[in-house]
Amino acid sequence: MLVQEFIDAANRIDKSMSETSPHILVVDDHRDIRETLARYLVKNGMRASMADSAAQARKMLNAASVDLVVLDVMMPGEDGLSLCRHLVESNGAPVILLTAMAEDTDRVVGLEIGADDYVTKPFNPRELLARIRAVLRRTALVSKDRDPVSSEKLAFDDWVLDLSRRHLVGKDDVITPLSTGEFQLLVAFLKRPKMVLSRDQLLDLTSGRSPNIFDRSIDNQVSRLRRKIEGDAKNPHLIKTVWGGGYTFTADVRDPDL
Amino acid sequence: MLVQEFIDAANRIDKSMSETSPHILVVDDHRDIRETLARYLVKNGMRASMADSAAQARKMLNAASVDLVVLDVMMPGEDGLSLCRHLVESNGAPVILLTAMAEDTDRVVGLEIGADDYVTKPFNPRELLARIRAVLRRTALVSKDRDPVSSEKLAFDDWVLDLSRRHLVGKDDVITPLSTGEFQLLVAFLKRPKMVLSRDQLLDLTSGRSPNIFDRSIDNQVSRLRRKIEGDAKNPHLIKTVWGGGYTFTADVRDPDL
DNA sequence: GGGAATTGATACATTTTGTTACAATTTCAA
DNA sequence: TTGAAATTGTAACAAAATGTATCAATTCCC
Repeated sequence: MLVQEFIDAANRIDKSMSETSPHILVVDDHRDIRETLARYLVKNGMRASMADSAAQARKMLNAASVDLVVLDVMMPGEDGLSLCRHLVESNGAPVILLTAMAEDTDRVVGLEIGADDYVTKPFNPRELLARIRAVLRRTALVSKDRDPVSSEKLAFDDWVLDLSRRHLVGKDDVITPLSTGEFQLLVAFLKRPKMVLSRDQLLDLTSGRSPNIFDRSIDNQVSRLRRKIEGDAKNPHLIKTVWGGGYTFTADVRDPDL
Repeated sequence: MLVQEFIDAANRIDKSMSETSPHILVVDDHRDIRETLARYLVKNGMRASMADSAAQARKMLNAASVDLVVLDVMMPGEDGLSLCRHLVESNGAPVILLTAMAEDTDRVVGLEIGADDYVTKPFNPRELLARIRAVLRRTALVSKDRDPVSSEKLAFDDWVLDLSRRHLVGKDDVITPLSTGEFQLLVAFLKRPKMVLSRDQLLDLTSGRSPNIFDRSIDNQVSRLRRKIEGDAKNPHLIKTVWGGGYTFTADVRDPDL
């Protein structure tokens, strides 16, 4: 099922990619999409596998290590969303969802709980490739199987978040402690920078509980987190509010060693 | 095969288009569609070439540089889809597909793999033109192979809109914050400059909600946005009102890095 | 268990957006 | 040209959503 094509190094666009090329699993019930996409990914320096159903995808995920899953949500049988959910909850591979075309992208994100990114159909493969690379880059920052000293930190703005010690290091190495909730919220943001995250999504990502009606706990946590990381909490520039939509983390997230 | 018509500059609607006008290849086996469309494109400031089959299209793509392909998927002989796939995979010109109407949507969506956009027949030439412009604009921005999420900025007049940080940067790097609604409205305009956008369209693009009768919310948002970006809000030169039609963003939208 | 820290709920201030009203502008028919 | 109808600009207000202080419940440490 693995696409049997290899390309010479000269074809590799992104040489910074990890030594062994990333392994992408494409899950879609349309053969056209599956195969074209897989070919395109291979041509651009990745390994690609395919599955035509969520069930088959599960088998393949158990059998081989997969770095990222591109998943069509609209599939017959087991819902793509439940597979996505499972992956997210089990800290499995990151997921990019393919969703049906919709006008207002901001709203769509709110529905797709937990996915790392999403692309609407019809999509431009170039754009999907760029997003795959972006997600791989981001998840590489937080994955554990790297140099343990450097890998457990994320940098943004003038801050470095120490993931193992669960605190922030500021400009002059001043340490700002974070509560559990603040830490989880910040991680949720740093893993999905520049995406609009709804309150429900954030609640799910931080505590996993389902929202009460008129649940304002996320607003409170955002307020508390802002007080710690924003220079001027009244005019936040890191965590921006999207009226009617949720919140967005606006800064670039980098590896502090680079 | 190049359409031998030239129109005087006064006819050119979009003078901001790149120095050399974009070269569109129309691929359709129906002569009337081909020629009508090509004429229409030329009349609107583009260069147009025609091909009546996928095979002929391939030849022309090799012979001349083509900026965008408008492709009928339903053609005898070599499938239009395989040509589309080839173009996409080889990082060739962007593609807009012409698809038959009443196809069941799943199939249609399935077919769209890789195309940058699609238009269903029978189509409105104006709409197709607008989509051509939109795709050209998008690919011009995306082609620089940067993280599409993090690097998106749009410049116009004396402003730079930072799409990820959701604010405006003015002349001396002064930051002007935007409310969510103002931001979404401005994005809607900047992605479709020099097009007349109706209030309904703008409402849909900004909030996705459907209009009430006598809905004036867009007028108000326009008024608020003008106050922030227009030097003299009484005599707007960026967002012009089209009486009975809606609004138009009149300035050139550029990539600030160029 | 006891004290401190954390967190969700609540209440109220503030901000943003939609609605309404009315003045100003544009169009069009006489 | 003129006046009425239609449309637009926007101030003023109302409604909805958000920010956050406060407090009680809960959790977390010893």
